[in-house]
Amino acid sequence: MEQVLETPLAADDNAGKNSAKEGYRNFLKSILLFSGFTDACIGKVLDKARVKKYQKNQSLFFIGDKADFFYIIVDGWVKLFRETRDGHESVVAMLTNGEMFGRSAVLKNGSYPYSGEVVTNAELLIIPSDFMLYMAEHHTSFDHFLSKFLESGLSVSNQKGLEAEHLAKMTSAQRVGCFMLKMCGEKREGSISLHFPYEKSLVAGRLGMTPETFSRSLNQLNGLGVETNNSMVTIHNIEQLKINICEHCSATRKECSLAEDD
Amino acid sequence: MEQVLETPLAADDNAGKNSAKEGYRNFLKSILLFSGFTDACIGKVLDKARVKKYQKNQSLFFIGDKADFFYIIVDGWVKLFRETRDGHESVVAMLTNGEMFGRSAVLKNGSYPYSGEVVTNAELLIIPSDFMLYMAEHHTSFDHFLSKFLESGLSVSNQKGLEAEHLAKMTSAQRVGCFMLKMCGEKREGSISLHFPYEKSLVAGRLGMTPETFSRSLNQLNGLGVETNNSMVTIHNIEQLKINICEHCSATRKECSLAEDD
DNA sequence: TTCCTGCTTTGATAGATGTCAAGTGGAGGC
DNA sequence: GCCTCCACTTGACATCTATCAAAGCAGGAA
Repeated sequence: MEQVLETPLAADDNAGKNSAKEGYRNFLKSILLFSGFTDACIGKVLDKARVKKYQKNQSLFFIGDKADFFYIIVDGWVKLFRETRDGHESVVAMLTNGEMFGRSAVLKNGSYPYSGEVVTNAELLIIPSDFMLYMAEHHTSFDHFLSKFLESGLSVSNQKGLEAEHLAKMTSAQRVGCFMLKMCGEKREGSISLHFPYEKSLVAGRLGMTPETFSRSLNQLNGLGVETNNSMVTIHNIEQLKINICEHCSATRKECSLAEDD
Repeated sequence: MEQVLETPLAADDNAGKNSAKEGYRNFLKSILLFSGFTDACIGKVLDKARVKKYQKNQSLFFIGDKADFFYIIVDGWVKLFRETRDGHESVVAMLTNGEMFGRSAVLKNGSYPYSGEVVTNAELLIIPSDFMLYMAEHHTSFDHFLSKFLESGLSVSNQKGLEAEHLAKMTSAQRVGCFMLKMCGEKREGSISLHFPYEKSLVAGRLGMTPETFSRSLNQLNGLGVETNNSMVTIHNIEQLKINICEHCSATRKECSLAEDD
């Protein structure tokens, strides 16, 4: 069950591994948290980190477990979730390439405040808690690691606040629309076709609604020029959708690329 | 409008101020974030900090403002909130004695992700952003300031996640019940009488519902042995209420003193 | 191809919540 | 003591959403 492919990145003179290591070096540099690290520092990280491959639906850890690792997603999707005592699941986050989780690993006796599970085949870079502590302790020589770590954490916290607002003030259809607009990425006008990145029932859970309500929300969005076929979505007029959705939200430009104002 | 009483804490040889300063020294030491500071470090903080008195309903800052200060509440209640484009207010947090906000002040070019307003007469200790940066830069000599700051931030982030869960999975009456149980503090069984700490409409807003729904929720809670008279609440059987509320929540003992499990 | 399984959609229904409107009651001002 | 204002409560109603049940549909296995 917990059987995974594990690739140690520590320097041994195996050519294949070294070229892989080079790839992960570039990957790490593409992550804001490590972007300013010297080559030496990146090297130290890679010496301590491991890359693991996981299979769809594999469990990573359970809520309350000692936070032994900090995770960075190289490829795939990860679900962070909690379960209420009466048996309902609440999805804390759905994360993908370049995103991070398990921040409590930077604390001395941290434990995960959610359970983690891979929802597609995935490749994760994991950094042991004690090395996170080491970087924290020497945060100046690690390009102010803690400060940047803190900054990313504040941003996440802020996003969670926005999510709570959405749950409180927006209808299901509006939340689905907002989700779709985020899927659009850079494209901010005209029409676009794209696919849900994972199962609809997961999207529903992530947005705090049942699959049935999600399905009905899709129908409602037809009225705003959103067409759906299986996992494919076509938005005929992004701007029009944006006008109808974003007016119910408080996000500023900084917080949500959809917001027009400053 | 912005007229406030401001008390500089910097050392000048005024006896009255020195004794006040002594009081704030003890206050700071009671805050986990500063609890391990040496007297010299506390002194440095107090040299840079100011204490301001605010009147009910006075505004502190607006969302998007440059985060010039980090705030610690000495006395009173503060509301953090955002406004959606269609004119609804969402209450991000209600904070009181010993609690902190404006964490973005520790970032180099941080801005507040919410507006802040005092909802009772209040006394706040404010620390300038540049001194927060100074402590961050010298975090080892300041008893690992950044690490502890980060830890408190992670905890807040986690709480926000729980709030989102409550909005998604609990009814209004359940959220009100949860709020009341938190008001009970240490007392965890038997009966108790207490007062809402601020206006009911604010409680409603904080819990993501309208005042009308809040009012009706109070009626529903009658069925669970909760009596309400104006601002006074009597819970006849705390344990019974807990059983009925907490089963819908995923909080662990660490996250919520109400939770019984580990 | 055909079957099978699991996700998704649709329908019916009950309960929850926001909105608008009207009424109630308490605290403070005169 | 009376009045006014404001918060709160209550009522009526429309809408939204979860739940349960059943049907539809797509992709994989045989």
